Amino acid sequence: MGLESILNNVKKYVTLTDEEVNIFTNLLVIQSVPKKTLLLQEGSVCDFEAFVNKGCLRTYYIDENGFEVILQFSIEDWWVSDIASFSMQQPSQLYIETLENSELFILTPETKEQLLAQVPKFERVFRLLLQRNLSATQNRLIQTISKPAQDKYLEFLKKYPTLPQRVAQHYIASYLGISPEFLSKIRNRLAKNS
Amino acid sequence: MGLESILNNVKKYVTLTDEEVNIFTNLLVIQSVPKKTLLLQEGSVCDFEAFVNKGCLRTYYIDENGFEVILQFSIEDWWVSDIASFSMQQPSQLYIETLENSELFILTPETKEQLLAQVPKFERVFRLLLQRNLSATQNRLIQTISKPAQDKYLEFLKKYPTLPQRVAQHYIASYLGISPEFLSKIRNRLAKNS
DNA sequence: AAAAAACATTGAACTAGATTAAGAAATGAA
DNA sequence: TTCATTTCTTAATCTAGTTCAATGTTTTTT
Repeated sequence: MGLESILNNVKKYVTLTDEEVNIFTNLLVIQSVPKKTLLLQEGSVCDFEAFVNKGCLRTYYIDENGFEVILQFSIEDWWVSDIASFSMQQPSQLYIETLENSELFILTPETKEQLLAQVPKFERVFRLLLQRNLSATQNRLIQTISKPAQDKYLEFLKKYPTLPQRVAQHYIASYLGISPEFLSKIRNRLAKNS
Repeated sequence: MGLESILNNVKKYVTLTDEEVNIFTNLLVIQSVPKKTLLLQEGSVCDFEAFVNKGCLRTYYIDENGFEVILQFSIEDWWVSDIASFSMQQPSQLYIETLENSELFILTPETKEQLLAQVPKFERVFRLLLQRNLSATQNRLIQTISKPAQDKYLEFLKKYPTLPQRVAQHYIASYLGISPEFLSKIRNRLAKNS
Protein backbone atom coordinates (compact mmCIF):
# COMPACT_ATOMS: atom_id res chain seq x y z
CA MET A 1 0.00 0.00 0.00
CA GLY A 2 2.88 2.31 -0.55
CA LEU A 3 4.95 2.23 2.60
CA GLU A 4 8.00 1.69 0.39
CA SER A 5 8.08 5.41 -0.34
CA ILE A 6 8.49 6.44 3.28
CA LEU A 7 10.93 3.61 3.95
CA ASN A 8 13.08 4.66 1.04
CA ASN A 9 12.98 8.19 2.32
CA VAL A 10 14.13 7.17 5.80
CA LYS A 11 16.76 4.82 4.42
CA LYS A 12 18.47 7.81 2.85
CA TYR A 13 19.55 8.70 6.37
CA VAL A 14 19.91 5.42 8.29
CA THR A 15 19.76 1.68 7.61
CA LEU A 16 16.99 -0.23 9.37
CA THR A 17 16.64 -3.87 10.36
CA ASP A 18 13.38 -5.68 9.53
CA GLU A 19 12.48 -5.44 13.18
CA GLU A 20 12.96 -1.66 13.16
CA VAL A 21 10.98 -1.33 9.97
CA ASN A 22 8.16 -3.12 11.74
CA ILE A 23 8.19 -0.91 14.79
CA PHE A 24 8.22 2.15 12.58
CA THR A 25 5.43 1.17 10.21
CA ASN A 26 3.21 -0.01 13.06
CA LEU A 27 3.41 3.40 14.65
CA LEU A 28 2.41 5.23 11.47
CA VAL A 29 -1.21 6.13 10.95
CA ILE A 30 -2.31 6.19 7.34
CA GLN A 31 -4.79 8.92 6.67
CA SER A 32 -6.67 10.04 3.57
CA VAL A 33 -7.51 13.71 3.57
CA PRO A 34 -9.80 15.36 1.02
CA LYS A 35 -8.63 18.49 -0.77
CA LYS A 36 -9.12 21.92 0.82
CA THR A 37 -8.90 20.52 4.34
CA LEU A 38 -7.20 22.67 6.96
CA LEU A 39 -4.91 20.43 9.01
CA LEU A 40 -3.50 23.25 11.10
CA GLN A 41 -4.47 26.81 11.74
CA GLU A 42 -3.03 29.75 13.59
CA GLY A 43 -3.41 29.49 17.34
CA SER A 44 -3.79 25.73 17.50
CA VAL A 45 -1.04 23.27 18.33
CA CYS A 46 0.35 21.12 15.54
CA ASP A 47 -0.22 17.49 16.50
CA PHE A 48 1.29 15.75 13.51
CA GLU A 49 4.44 15.22 11.53
CA ALA A 50 3.28 13.79 8.21
CA PHE A 51 4.93 12.17 5.23
CA VAL A 52 3.10 12.86 1.97
CA ASN A 53 2.55 9.59 0.15
CA LYS A 54 0.18 11.13 -2.36
CA GLY A 55 -1.19 14.59 -2.89
CA CYS A 56 -0.16 18.16 -2.29
CA LEU A 57 -0.36 20.62 0.62
CA ARG A 58 0.56 24.20 1.30
CA THR A 59 1.96 25.72 4.48
CA TYR A 60 1.22 29.40 4.76
CA TYR A 61 1.14 32.40 7.00
CA ILE A 62 -1.39 35.23 7.13
CA ASP A 63 0.05 38.61 8.05
CA GLU A 64 -1.69 41.42 9.93
CA ASN A 65 -3.21 42.76 6.70
CA GLY A 66 -4.75 39.43 5.79
CA PHE A 67 -2.07 38.89 3.16
CA GLU A 68 -1.15 35.21 2.62
CA VAL A 69 2.45 34.05 2.17
CA ILE A 70 3.04 30.44 1.16
CA LEU A 71 6.13 29.10 2.89
CA GLN A 72 6.17 25.63 1.41
CA PHE A 73 4.44 23.25 -0.91
CA SER A 74 4.63 19.62 0.20
CA ILE A 75 4.20 16.93 -2.40
CA GLU A 76 4.95 13.22 -2.66
CA ASP A 77 8.04 12.20 -0.69
CA TRP A 78 8.10 15.33 1.47
CA TRP A 79 7.44 15.79 5.14
CA VAL A 80 5.04 18.42 6.40
CA SER A 81 4.53 19.84 9.89
CA ASP A 82 5.06 22.96 11.91
CA ILE A 83 8.05 21.60 13.73
CA ALA A 84 8.31 24.46 16.21
CA SER A 85 4.70 24.05 17.25
CA PHE A 86 4.78 20.26 17.14
CA SER A 87 7.86 19.71 19.21
CA MET A 88 7.31 22.45 21.76
CA GLN A 89 3.54 21.90 21.79
CA GLN A 90 3.05 25.61 21.38
CA PRO A 91 0.35 27.45 19.38
CA SER A 92 1.29 27.70 15.73
CA GLN A 93 1.45 30.81 13.59
CA LEU A 94 0.93 28.80 10.43
CA TYR A 95 -1.81 27.22 8.38
CA ILE A 96 -1.47 23.86 6.63
CA GLU A 97 -4.03 22.91 3.98
CA THR A 98 -4.39 20.12 1.45
CA LEU A 99 -4.61 21.38 -2.13
CA GLU A 100 -5.40 17.91 -3.51
CA ASN A 101 -6.90 14.75 -2.06
CA SER A 102 -3.93 13.44 -0.17
CA GLU A 103 -2.68 10.34 1.58
CA LEU A 104 -0.50 10.97 4.61
CA PHE A 105 1.56 8.81 6.95
CA ILE A 106 1.24 10.43 10.31
CA LEU A 107 3.26 10.56 13.50
CA THR A 108 1.76 12.21 16.56
CA PRO A 109 3.82 13.55 19.47
CA GLU A 110 3.10 10.26 21.27
CA THR A 111 4.00 7.89 18.45
CA LYS A 112 7.09 9.92 17.62
CA GLU A 113 8.20 9.67 21.20
CA GLN A 114 7.63 5.90 21.20
CA LEU A 115 9.54 5.61 17.96
CA LEU A 116 12.51 7.51 19.35
CA ALA A 117 12.43 5.46 22.54
CA GLN A 118 12.34 2.15 20.67
CA VAL A 119 14.59 3.06 17.74
CA PRO A 120 16.94 5.85 18.83
CA LYS A 121 18.41 5.84 15.33
CA PHE A 122 15.47 8.00 14.36
CA GLU A 123 16.98 10.88 16.32
CA ARG A 124 19.40 11.10 13.46
CA VAL A 125 16.66 10.97 10.84
CA PHE A 126 14.74 13.83 12.38
CA ARG A 127 17.83 15.89 13.01
CA LEU A 128 18.84 15.53 9.38
CA LEU A 129 15.35 16.37 8.16
CA LEU A 130 15.47 19.49 10.31
CA GLN A 131 18.86 20.43 8.89
CA ARG A 132 17.72 19.92 5.33
CA ASN A 133 14.71 22.05 6.03
CA LEU A 134 16.88 24.82 7.46
CA SER A 135 19.22 24.69 4.46
CA ALA A 136 16.31 24.82 2.06
CA THR A 137 14.76 27.76 3.89
CA GLN A 138 18.09 29.61 3.88
CA ASN A 139 18.47 29.05 0.17
CA ARG A 140 14.97 30.27 -0.44
CA LEU A 141 15.70 33.39 1.60
CA ILE A 142 18.80 34.08 -0.45
CA GLN A 143 16.90 33.65 -3.72
CA THR A 144 14.06 35.80 -2.45
CA ILE A 145 16.39 38.63 -1.55
CA SER A 146 18.80 38.56 -4.45
CA LYS A 147 16.93 37.39 -7.54
CA PRO A 148 14.41 39.12 -9.79
CA ALA A 149 10.97 37.55 -10.06
CA GLN A 150 11.58 35.77 -13.36
CA ASP A 151 14.67 34.01 -12.02
CA LYS A 152 12.78 32.99 -8.91
CA TYR A 153 10.07 31.50 -11.07
CA LEU A 154 12.60 29.56 -13.13
CA GLU A 155 14.20 28.24 -9.93
CA PHE A 156 10.76 27.30 -8.70
CA LEU A 157 10.12 25.31 -11.87
CA LYS A 158 13.35 23.39 -11.34
CA LYS A 159 12.47 22.59 -7.76
CA TYR A 160 8.82 21.76 -8.33
CA PRO A 161 8.52 20.80 -12.02
CA THR A 162 5.06 19.27 -11.67
CA LEU A 163 3.40 21.95 -9.60
CA PRO A 164 2.29 24.41 -12.29
CA GLN A 165 0.02 21.66 -13.64
CA ARG A 166 -1.26 20.83 -10.18
CA VAL A 167 -2.00 24.01 -8.27
CA ALA A 168 -3.62 27.35 -9.02
CA GLN A 169 -1.22 29.93 -10.32
CA HIS A 170 -1.98 32.49 -7.65
CA TYR A 171 -0.59 30.06 -5.07
CA ILE A 172 2.67 29.99 -6.96
CA ALA A 173 2.67 33.77 -7.06
CA SER A 174 2.11 33.84 -3.31
CA TYR A 175 5.04 31.44 -2.80
CA LEU A 176 7.25 33.64 -4.96
CA GLY A 177 6.14 36.80 -3.21
CA ILE A 178 4.80 38.48 -6.35
CA SER A 179 1.33 39.43 -7.58
CA PRO A 180 -0.63 36.91 -9.66
CA GLU A 181 -0.84 39.45 -12.47
CA PHE A 182 2.89 39.80 -12.62
CA LEU A 183 3.41 36.04 -12.65
CA SER A 184 1.03 35.87 -15.57
CA LYS A 185 3.14 38.42 -17.42
CA ILE A 186 6.34 36.51 -16.68
CA ARG A 187 4.87 33.29 -18.05
CA ASN A 188 3.67 35.09 -21.11
CA ARG A 189 7.12 36.58 -21.64
CA LEU A 190 8.82 33.19 -21.17
CA ALA A 191 6.40 31.50 -23.59
CA LYS A 192 7.25 34.03 -26.30
CA ASN A 193 11.03 33.70 -25.92
CA SER A 194 11.10 30.02 -26.76
CA MET B 1 36.10 34.78 32.33
CA GLY B 2 32.53 34.78 31.20
CA LEU B 3 31.50 31.17 30.88
CA GLU B 4 28.32 32.12 32.78
CA SER B 5 26.87 33.52 29.56
CA ILE B 6 27.08 30.25 27.66
CA LEU B 7 25.93 28.26 30.70
CA ASN B 8 22.89 30.48 31.10
CA ASN B 9 22.19 30.02 27.41
CA VAL B 10 22.34 26.22 27.66
CA LYS B 11 20.33 26.18 30.89
CA LYS B 12 17.42 27.67 29.00
CA TYR B 13 17.04 24.24 27.42
CA VAL B 14 18.24 21.68 30.01
CA THR B 15 19.41 21.62 33.62
CA LEU B 16 23.00 20.52 34.18
CA THR B 17 24.75 19.00 37.18
CA ASP B 18 28.08 20.47 38.29
CA GLU B 19 29.75 17.41 36.80
CA GLU B 20 28.08 18.03 33.42
CA VAL B 21 28.97 21.70 33.55
CA ASN B 22 32.58 20.63 34.03
CA ILE B 23 32.60 18.24 31.11
CA PHE B 24 31.04 20.88 28.91
CA THR B 25 33.29 23.78 29.81
CA ASN B 26 36.41 21.64 29.55
CA LEU B 27 35.54 20.78 25.97
CA LEU B 28 35.07 24.41 24.94
CA VAL B 29 37.95 26.25 23.36
CA ILE B 30 38.01 29.95 24.05
CA GLN B 31 39.26 31.92 21.11
CA SER B 32 39.82 35.62 20.49
CA VAL B 33 39.42 36.64 16.88
CA PRO B 34 40.34 40.09 15.54
CA LYS B 35 37.80 41.99 13.45
CA LYS B 36 37.57 41.37 9.69
CA THR B 37 38.70 37.77 10.02
CA LEU B 38 37.10 35.22 7.71
CA LEU B 39 36.25 32.13 9.76
CA LEU B 40 34.58 30.30 6.90
CA GLN B 41 34.49 30.72 3.17
CA GLU B 42 32.67 29.14 0.28
CA GLY B 43 34.06 25.75 -0.65
CA SER B 44 35.63 24.95 2.68
CA VAL B 45 34.14 22.80 5.41
CA CYS B 46 32.86 24.50 8.53
CA ASP B 47 34.78 23.07 11.50
CA PHE B 48 33.20 25.01 14.35
CA GLU B 49 30.02 25.71 16.17
CA ALA B 50 30.69 28.85 18.15
CA PHE B 51 28.97 30.77 20.92
CA VAL B 52 29.59 34.49 20.75
CA ASN B 53 30.70 35.70 24.16
CA LYS B 54 31.75 39.09 22.90
CA GLY B 55 31.74 40.72 19.49
CA CYS B 56 29.81 40.56 16.27
CA LEU B 57 29.93 38.42 13.12
CA ARG B 58 28.09 38.22 9.83
CA THR B 59 27.14 35.12 7.86
CA TYR B 60 26.70 35.84 4.19
CA TYR B 61 26.36 34.39 0.73
CA ILE B 62 27.78 35.66 -2.55
CA ASP B 63 25.60 35.05 -5.57
CA GLU B 64 26.73 34.43 -9.13
CA ASN B 65 26.90 38.19 -9.84
CA GLY B 66 29.15 38.84 -6.87
CA PHE B 67 26.23 40.29 -4.95
CA GLU B 68 26.44 39.74 -1.17
CA VAL B 69 23.42 38.76 0.92
CA ILE B 70 23.79 38.78 4.70
CA LEU B 71 21.85 35.91 6.22
CA GLN B 72 22.56 36.57 9.86
CA PHE B 73 24.32 38.80 12.31
CA SER B 74 25.58 36.99 15.39
CA ILE B 75 26.18 39.00 18.53
CA GLU B 76 26.63 38.23 22.21
CA ASP B 77 24.64 35.22 23.37
CA TRP B 78 24.11 33.82 19.85
CA TRP B 79 25.49 30.74 18.21
CA VAL B 80 27.15 30.87 14.83
CA SER B 81 28.04 28.10 12.39
CA ASP B 82 27.06 26.69 9.03
CA ILE B 83 25.22 23.77 10.50
CA ALA B 84 24.67 21.97 7.22
CA SER B 85 28.37 22.10 6.41
CA PHE B 86 29.49 21.43 9.97
CA SER B 87 27.37 18.39 10.64
CA MET B 88 27.65 16.74 7.24
CA GLN B 89 31.27 17.83 6.82
CA GLN B 90 30.42 19.12 3.38
CA PRO B 91 31.79 22.21 1.59
CA SER B 92 29.93 25.34 2.61
CA GLN B 93 28.25 27.91 0.40
CA LEU B 94 28.57 30.58 3.04
CA TYR B 95 31.07 33.05 4.42
CA ILE B 96 31.39 33.90 8.11
CA GLU B 97 33.38 36.97 9.11
CA THR B 98 33.97 38.88 12.33
CA LEU B 99 32.88 42.51 12.16
CA GLU B 100 34.38 43.34 15.56
CA ASN B 101 37.12 41.85 17.68
CA SER B 102 35.30 38.87 19.10
CA GLU B 103 35.58 36.24 21.78
CA LEU B 104 34.15 32.86 20.87
CA PHE B 105 33.55 29.59 22.71
CA ILE B 106 34.17 26.92 20.16
CA LEU B 107 33.09 23.34 19.64
CA THR B 108 34.69 21.31 16.87
CA PRO B 109 33.13 18.22 15.30
CA GLU B 110 35.28 16.13 17.64
CA THR B 111 34.52 17.97 20.86
CA LYS B 112 30.85 18.16 20.00
CA GLU B 113 30.81 14.41 19.47
CA GLN B 114 32.54 13.86 22.82
CA LEU B 115 30.08 16.17 24.49
CA LEU B 116 27.10 14.30 23.06
CA ALA B 117 28.63 10.96 24.04
CA GLN B 118 29.31 12.05 27.62
CA VAL B 119 26.24 14.22 28.16
CA PRO B 120 23.47 13.00 25.86
CA LYS B 121 21.23 15.76 27.22
CA PHE B 122 22.99 18.04 24.77
CA GLU B 123 21.19 16.29 21.91
CA ARG B 124 18.18 18.22 23.12
CA VAL B 125 20.06 21.49 23.32
CA PHE B 126 21.28 21.27 19.77
CA ARG B 127 17.95 20.10 18.43
CA LEU B 128 16.24 23.05 20.06
CA LEU B 129 18.85 25.48 18.77
CA LEU B 130 18.27 24.09 15.29
CA GLN B 131 14.52 24.48 15.66
CA ARG B 132 14.82 28.05 16.88
CA ASN B 133 17.08 28.79 13.97
CA LEU B 134 14.55 27.33 11.54
CA SER B 135 11.71 29.30 13.10
CA ALA B 136 13.73 32.50 12.95
CA THR B 137 14.66 31.90 9.32
CA GLN B 138 11.03 31.20 8.43
CA ASN B 139 9.92 34.41 10.12
CA ARG B 140 12.56 36.33 8.29
CA LEU B 141 11.41 34.85 4.99
CA ILE B 142 7.82 35.86 5.71
CA GLN B 143 8.90 39.41 6.57
CA THR B 144 11.11 39.60 3.52
CA ILE B 145 8.29 38.58 1.24
CA SER B 146 5.38 40.46 2.73
CA LYS B 147 6.71 43.67 4.22
CA PRO B 148 7.87 46.92 2.65
CA ALA B 149 11.44 47.99 3.34
CA GLN B 150 10.61 50.46 6.09
CA ASP B 151 8.69 47.86 8.11
CA LYS B 152 11.54 45.41 7.68
CA TYR B 153 13.95 47.99 9.03
CA LEU B 154 11.74 48.66 12.04
CA GLU B 155 11.53 44.92 12.73
CA PHE B 156 15.28 44.72 12.39
CA LEU B 157 15.70 47.46 15.00
CA LYS B 158 13.51 45.51 17.41
CA LYS B 159 15.48 42.34 16.90
CA TYR B 160 18.95 43.91 16.92
CA PRO B 161 18.60 47.22 18.79
CA THR B 162 22.32 47.71 19.26
CA LEU B 163 23.50 46.89 15.75
CA PRO B 164 23.03 50.25 14.00
CA GLN B 165 25.64 51.69 16.37
CA ARG B 166 27.94 48.75 15.81
CA VAL B 167 28.09 47.87 12.13
CA ALA B 168 28.29 49.79 8.86
CA GLN B 169 24.91 50.71 7.44
CA HIS B 170 25.46 48.98 4.14
CA TYR B 171 25.65 45.66 5.99
CA ILE B 172 22.22 46.31 7.40
CA ALA B 173 20.97 47.17 3.93
CA SER B 174 22.39 43.91 2.64
CA TYR B 175 20.65 42.00 5.43
CA LEU B 176 17.37 43.70 4.57
CA GLY B 177 17.82 43.10 0.86
CA ILE B 178 17.69 46.78 -0.09
CA SER B 179 20.24 49.26 -1.45
CA PRO B 180 22.29 51.31 1.01
CA GLU B 181 20.94 54.48 -0.60
CA PHE B 182 17.38 53.46 0.05
CA LEU B 183 18.12 52.58 3.66
CA SER B 184 19.60 56.02 4.07
CA LYS B 185 16.34 57.53 2.79
CA ILE B 186 14.27 55.40 5.13
CA ARG B 187 16.31 56.50 8.13
CA ASN B 188 16.04 60.10 7.06
CA ARG B 189 12.26 59.73 6.69
CA LEU B 190 11.95 58.06 10.12
CA ALA B 191 14.08 60.75 11.77
CA LYS B 192 11.79 63.48 10.45
CA ASN B 193 8.56 61.82 11.57
CA SER B 194 9.46 61.82 15.24
C1' DA C 1 -26.41 21.75 -19.02
C1' DA C 2 -26.68 26.18 -16.90
C1' DA C 3 -25.34 29.28 -13.54
C1' DA C 4 -22.08 30.66 -10.27
C1' DA C 5 -17.75 30.99 -8.58
C1' DA C 6 -12.97 30.94 -8.85
C1' DC C 7 -9.08 31.81 -11.67
C1' DA C 8 -6.17 33.87 -15.44
C1' DT C 9 -5.03 37.51 -18.73
C1' DT C 10 -4.31 42.15 -20.43
C1' DG C 11 -3.46 46.94 -20.29
C1' DA C 12 -3.04 51.59 -18.15
C1' DA C 13 -1.54 54.23 -14.36
C1' DC C 14 1.30 54.27 -10.51
C1' DT C 15 5.07 53.52 -6.87
C1' DA C 16 8.66 51.35 -4.16
C1' DG C 17 12.96 50.79 -4.70
C1' DA C 18 17.35 50.50 -7.90
C1' DT C 19 20.98 52.82 -10.19
C1' DT C 20 24.17 56.33 -11.10
C1' DA C 21 26.83 60.01 -9.85
C1' DA C 22 28.59 63.47 -6.92
C1' DG C 23 29.71 65.54 -2.66
C1' DA C 24 30.08 65.34 2.62
C1' DA C 25 31.42 62.94 6.74
C1' DA C 26 33.68 59.79 9.23
C1' DT C 27 37.43 56.42 10.05
C1' DG C 28 41.87 54.82 9.65
C1' DA C 29 46.73 54.66 8.39
C1' DA C 30 51.26 56.86 8.11
C1' DT D 1 47.98 66.02 11.44
C1' DT D 2 47.27 64.90 6.91
C1' DC D 3 46.02 62.00 3.14
C1' DA D 4 43.43 58.06 1.70
C1' DT D 5 39.84 55.04 2.12
C1' DT D 6 35.54 53.78 3.42
C1' DT D 7 30.98 55.12 4.51
C1' DC D 8 26.80 58.04 4.23
C1' DT D 9 23.69 61.24 2.06
C1' DT D 10 21.11 63.60 -1.54
C1' DA D 11 19.06 64.14 -5.93
C1' DA D 12 17.81 62.80 -10.74
C1' DT D 13 16.47 59.24 -13.56
C1' DC D 14 14.87 54.74 -14.43
C1' DT D 15 12.51 50.07 -13.88
C1' DA D 16 10.53 45.97 -11.82
C1' DG D 17 6.68 45.04 -9.91
C1' DT D 18 1.88 46.72 -7.89
C1' DT D 19 -2.83 48.06 -8.21
C1' DC D 20 -7.04 48.53 -10.37
C1' DA D 21 -10.39 47.41 -13.58
C1' DA D 22 -12.29 45.00 -17.35
C1' DT D 23 -12.66 40.72 -19.96
C1' DG D 24 -12.06 35.98 -20.82
C1' DT D 25 -11.46 31.30 -19.23
C1' DT D 26 -11.79 27.38 -16.46
C1' DT D 27 -13.77 24.76 -12.54
C1' DT D 28 -17.36 23.80 -9.39
C1' DT D 29 -21.97 23.51 -7.98
C1' DT D 30 -26.70 22.70 -8.75
